[in-house]
Amino acid sequence: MSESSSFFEKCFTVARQIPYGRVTTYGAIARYLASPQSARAVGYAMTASHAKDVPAYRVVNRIGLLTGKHHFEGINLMQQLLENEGIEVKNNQIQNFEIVFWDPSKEL
DNA sequence: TGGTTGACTAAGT
DNA sequence: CACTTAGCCAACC
Repeated sequence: MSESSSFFEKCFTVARQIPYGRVTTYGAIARYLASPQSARAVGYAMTASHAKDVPAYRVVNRIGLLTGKHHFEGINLMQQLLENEGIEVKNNQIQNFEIVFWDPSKEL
């Protein structure tokens, strides 16, 4: 098909739709891809997204925790990028997560 | 083909 | 309230 050759590409495409100053979760992306149980696969896809133009730092786990921060160059890079967009992060935890949360299933 | 891994999530203890 | 267990899925070896 023309849209994507793998599950990864679909994850990348959705991640690129995340608006500035917003974040989403692995589960939300998985659900948007009609595979709500594939959250782990989404996270796995994010691992391979570092070489792509994908704002993976806008993707966190369901409680707004920066579980993937260790995959960035600096242990604080992920948080720095989020704060740069006006998102408040405290102890790897996104503050006001419910407010900055962006659900592709509802918004897209 | 089959087993292991992982940036997940929900439920149980 | 923090840790553990179990389920599910896609990529990798």
